[in-house]
Amino acid sequence: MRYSQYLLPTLKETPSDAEVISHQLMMRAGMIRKVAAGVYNYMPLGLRSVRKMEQIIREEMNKAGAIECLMPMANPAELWQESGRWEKYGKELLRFKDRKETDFCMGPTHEEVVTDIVRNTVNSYRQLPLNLYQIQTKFRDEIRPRFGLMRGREFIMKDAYSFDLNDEGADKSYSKMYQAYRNIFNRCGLKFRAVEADSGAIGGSFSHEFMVLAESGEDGIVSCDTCEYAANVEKAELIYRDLKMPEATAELQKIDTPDQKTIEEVAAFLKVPAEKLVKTLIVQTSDDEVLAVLLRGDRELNMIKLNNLLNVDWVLMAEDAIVREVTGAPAGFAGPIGLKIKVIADTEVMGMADFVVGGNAVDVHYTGANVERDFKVSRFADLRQAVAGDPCPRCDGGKFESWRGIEVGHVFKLGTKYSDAMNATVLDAQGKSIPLVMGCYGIGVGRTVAAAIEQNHDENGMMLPMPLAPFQVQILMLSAKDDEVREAAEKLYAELLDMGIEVLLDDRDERPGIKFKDADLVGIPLRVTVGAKALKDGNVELKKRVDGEQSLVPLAGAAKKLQQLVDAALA
RNA sequence: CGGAGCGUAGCGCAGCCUGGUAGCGCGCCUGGUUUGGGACCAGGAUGUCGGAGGUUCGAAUCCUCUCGCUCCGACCA
Repeated sequence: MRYSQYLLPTLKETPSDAEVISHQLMMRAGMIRKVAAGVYNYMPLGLRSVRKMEQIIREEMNKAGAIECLMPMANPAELWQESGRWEKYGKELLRFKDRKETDFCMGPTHEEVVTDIVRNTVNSYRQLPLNLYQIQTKFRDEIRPRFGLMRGREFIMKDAYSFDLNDEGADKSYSKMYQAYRNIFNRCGLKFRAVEADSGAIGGSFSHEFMVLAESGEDGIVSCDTCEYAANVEKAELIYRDLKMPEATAELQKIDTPDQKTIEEVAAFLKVPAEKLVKTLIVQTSDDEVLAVLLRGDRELNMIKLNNLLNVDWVLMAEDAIVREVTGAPAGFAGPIGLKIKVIADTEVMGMADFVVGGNAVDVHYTGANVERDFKVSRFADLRQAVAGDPCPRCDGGKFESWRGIEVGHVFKLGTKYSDAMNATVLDAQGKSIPLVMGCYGIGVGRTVAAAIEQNHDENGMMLPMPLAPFQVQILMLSAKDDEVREAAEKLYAELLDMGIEVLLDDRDERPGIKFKDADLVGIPLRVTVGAKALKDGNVELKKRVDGEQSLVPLAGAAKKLQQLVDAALA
């Protein structure tokens, strides 16, 4: 492709509404342009990367035995009413009517449609297993779209749905997809973790999220440094091997702690580490219950774990008025001793003795507090947020490392939720009608490209890995007016095209500085500079975008050398 | 939906408080000089000041309504 004839509108300045790097760079490199909130044009350059991502997905899905199809964006309400989601999905489902006033929605996901296909076409267990996938534009009317392609309302997604006769089959389908996903993200050259996820409202027995590691990730995750275990911090299990309740050795003592409210203040005031404190959080639930939660002073409460434990819709920190009512003191002095409400504690607290707690009165704390002797705990449970260094629950000796991650894929075992609701059954070998066991598997295509940029960039621009890069090689024709330079660049360009290499020739009549800056911004992995200097000796300059490694190569052998480098980067 | 903020040239912004000729930088066009990391000189084009209504002799500026967008909270590929 010739730059002079291409549409590659780069921006010198960062658009003011782009918050994250990938969004900024995709805008600046002319990959995307916004049309409406959370709705983007894929510009020629951006589309090239998106298509590459899709192709990798397609190849790996096909290899795993999935079959591509394409379902409509416009879904009739009828199917959604059948599954019950027309009512349940809420405002995120973009609804509209056709000219006959029939209700439709833009598909945010396609369980209903695919289930409808299968129930109409699959009747026998002999036709199983079946895995149908598509790469489609989805629409979810998110309340707050942001971060460019990272969280758009309209976005391209690969979604796959597996159908099996029974659980064992479904598990097999699931693990095939799990492996296919690993292959996909590996091929993209991304650092990622497959984490155990909360299967949430959709239910089902297990679920993994595929997270690309990046500083700017929205999710906190932990992974074991020795085994395969990885999980969202919200879900990461904690384990206490050989936990015993130690003997109390200290007397319970009431002490004055004037104006010392936070854990840091109290710890500093008493000259003890925060680990020797136990904090008491007063929470209220959707069932109108108020209870106290105990955690070691330096730990964070994991609301999701608490939520699941209590089995309620939501849990919140109690309002000030409630705190005063149950503890008799303003926030900052709550403690378990003498509380009338139910007290639950993080398991870790069980292993603590002689600790500091709030005194339920202004400017008062207790030291030397102990469970059982001084107060009762109705229940111990894993309630705290996992952090780096925590021991792995699945292996011996492994420790957690912590990361930020961007969720780019999700695999779910669905069970029979949709097949039951929509009556998708087959006859088994005994002629009995049984509901299909389903799984669903999504990958955010644009999001993965954005995540790849988050993970691969520097201050000058993008550094997309070869498999996702819009072009493989860029030639900078440094002076379009110099005949020798032009001819040499043209020759190399033609050779590379012949070899089937994806090459962008910057033949614009621009100053070198502009070409260099744009090249860095777009970040095509291999850059060849054809300039008068090196050409005098018959050479061109080769520079790798990732590490900045430069070398002079003879013009004559440049094409071959480039081909080797491209091949190596794709292997 | 709750809270905060912004809509002025393609992009980034000033002007608004205190009403009176719409401005700056970048980009764009023309000519010239330049040509290895976002050049310089000279000339030029570009705006329903988001929209509607109101106040006023006069509104980008004040008032009301409206639409769009961005940011902070609960959802998610």
